[in-house]
Amino acid sequence: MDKRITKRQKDLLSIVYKHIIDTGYPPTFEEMRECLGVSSNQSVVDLLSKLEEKSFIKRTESAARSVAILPLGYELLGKPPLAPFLGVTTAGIPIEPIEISGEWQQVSQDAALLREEVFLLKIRGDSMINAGIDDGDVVLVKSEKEFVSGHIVLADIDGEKTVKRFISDDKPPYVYLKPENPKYSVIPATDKMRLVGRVISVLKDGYWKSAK
Amino acid sequence: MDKRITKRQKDLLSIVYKHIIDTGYPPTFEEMRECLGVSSNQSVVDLLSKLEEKSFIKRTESAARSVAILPLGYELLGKPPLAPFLGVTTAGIPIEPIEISGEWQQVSQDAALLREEVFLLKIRGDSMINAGIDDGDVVLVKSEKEFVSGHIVLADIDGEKTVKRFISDDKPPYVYLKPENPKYSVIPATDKMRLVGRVISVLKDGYWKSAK
DNA sequence: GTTGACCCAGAACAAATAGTCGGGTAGTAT
DNA sequence: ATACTACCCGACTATTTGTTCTGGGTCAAC
Repeated sequence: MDKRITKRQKDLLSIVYKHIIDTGYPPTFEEMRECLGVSSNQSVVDLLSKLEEKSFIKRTESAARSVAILPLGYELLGKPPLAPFLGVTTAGIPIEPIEISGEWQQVSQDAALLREEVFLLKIRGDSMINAGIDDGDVVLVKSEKEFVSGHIVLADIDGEKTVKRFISDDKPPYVYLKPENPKYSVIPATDKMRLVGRVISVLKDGYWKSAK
Repeated sequence: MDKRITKRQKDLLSIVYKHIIDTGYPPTFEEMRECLGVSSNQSVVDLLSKLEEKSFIKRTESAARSVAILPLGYELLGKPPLAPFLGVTTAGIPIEPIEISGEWQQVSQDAALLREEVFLLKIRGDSMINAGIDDGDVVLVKSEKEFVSGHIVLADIDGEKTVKRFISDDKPPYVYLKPENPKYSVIPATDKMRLVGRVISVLKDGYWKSAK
């Protein structure tokens, strides 16, 4: 199948993107027809079919305003993919911010959260201030299986959760967690230590007030 | 008006949120009715009215799938506000991630972007590694008028953009920008320096791959 | 008790919306 | 020439979807 896209198809994709940006939901056939400047919605049908065929968008048959832009579509537009922001989760389990101490203890939370692919944690304490994570910040954690030395991780030590920098090098203690604050000392790896995920985003205190 | 929300109302708000997460667009009345587990869509009408009345959501009359979650709604749910990322902010100008150097120079971008309330920047350089901002990370910047000493800010120095920590204290040079890397020295404030906004979120390299 | 807010049942209606049918034009490749 | 693709026109239909109506039940506040 020809994966190339024509100017008109790209026009429509931009129209859909802009509508989502402006209103928060996709346009109807009629709205797309209007923006395209044509008088028949057959054109819209044709163009949408092509776009879907080429995996730029995805639609649900007979459903109003059901066009969703796929990753390939964002790539084509050269825009930041909105979908990841909208859907960093996989399952439908709601993501709840939970409190976590900077001194690696006292998290009264069920483990269900930790099965999520991505979830939020509110940080308490000052053990990571030199890594730009301050008291009150919220971190977005992504579950991982493999870890790279130097990454900020969420660890579980005998049931207690903590956020630290993960280090693995050729000098003792070889594998350990490093608080980013000279006040605290490193935590060597033990058999009770388990790495849960990686911090992929730090939402500064004040983030939540940022919208309006 | 009573701003409190009932359990059922919050249920519905969660249902709407989840639907957007899963599909990319809001649910219909029928879908919401189904998820609520009731047999009449009058319930949906009632609950939506209350939610809109209290500014948790916004709808467009007679338009299918037109429920949009407002910032207050995200706050209630304890979820990251999708709105800023989507750009529902003010104008319809798309938010483009732009490259910005850590050595405060060379940004060929129009100033239009800087009028956005919230936008994304990709960081180049190592001048802020001690603040947890590494080469390749993307920061979310919110336009601000007032700045607090210690905040990470986006500054414009004679047309060149840079991200640094803003410091204002009682010792010379009193007001300056501080790179979070001992390799670099501070930048005293001049009349050519302008503070644009505050970094409210740091998306680590790898964030974009986190979804799917 | 009475009231009112909140929530639900069941049905009918009206508007919005997606999809269809039968064409037409222009360009391009075979 | 012929065939093919991309795009468009105009009118129509079928379905989805939002809205309205009448009524009932529960629970807490007054």
